[in-house]
Amino acid sequence: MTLAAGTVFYADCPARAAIEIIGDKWAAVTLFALADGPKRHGELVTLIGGISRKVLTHTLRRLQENGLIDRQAFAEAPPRVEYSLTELGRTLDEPIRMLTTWAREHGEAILDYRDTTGRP
Amino acid sequence: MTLAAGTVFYADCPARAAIEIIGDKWAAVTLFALADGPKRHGELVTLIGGISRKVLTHTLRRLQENGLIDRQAFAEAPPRVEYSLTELGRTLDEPIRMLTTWAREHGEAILDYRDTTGRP
DNA sequence: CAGCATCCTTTTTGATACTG
DNA sequence: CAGTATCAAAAAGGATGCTG
Repeated sequence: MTLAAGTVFYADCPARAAIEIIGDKWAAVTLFALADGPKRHGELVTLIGGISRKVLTHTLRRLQENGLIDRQAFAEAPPRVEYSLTELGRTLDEPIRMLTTWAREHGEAILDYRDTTGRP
Repeated sequence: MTLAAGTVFYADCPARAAIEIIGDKWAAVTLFALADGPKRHGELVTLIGGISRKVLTHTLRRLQENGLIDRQAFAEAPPRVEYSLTELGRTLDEPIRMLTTWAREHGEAILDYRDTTGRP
């Protein structure tokens, strides 16, 4: 791809790379749920609420593929699988906390804005 | 929806609310492109790179509906439309910068991890 | 219990051509 | 130039039943 001189190419914006990782509907919530310690699969389904088992499995796998969480399966019957944050996954705590703070501080302003403009 | 006592319900995690706003494939990049001043539609297409006009229009509209950007159309021929961050939109600068920093610091570790595990 | 296989619906993204 | 309309493709989300 070629761009004229003086142009800037943002498509590889690092923020976007981050969002591709935590931008899944449930990725950030899952990381958040794991922040205070390892959890089992079914536990996460309950804690998170509203997520199907299949989608949780998919979300966990993507996080695992990116090295953000560990998966430990115990050879028991019935099966037991525990997920936990890796060191790398822990580095996302701060950015996610920042998003949380932002949403807490400005979420209402956005809802208000939608109200005044008649948005759903 | 009912949850047993002692359970936690994360589905309304604020971080997720934030991600629903900037989690579009192009939303963060667009905000980033507007951070240093108003831009025209075609300008954004060039600056961002890789986005189609239609998708940019859609992205801009969503940001506008949430009160994050302003749209100013000038009654000229040919048409001129300028987009700029609102005050509210500017409050996202910091969270987005944090994601950018995170990606710069840890993006490589993720790629390395994928390599060692044979992921694409 | 955890995961997979199916099947289905919705959402997103995109290419292209047309309009004021 | 900016935006819309249309069509198409892909990805994401989800419901359900089966299996070790």
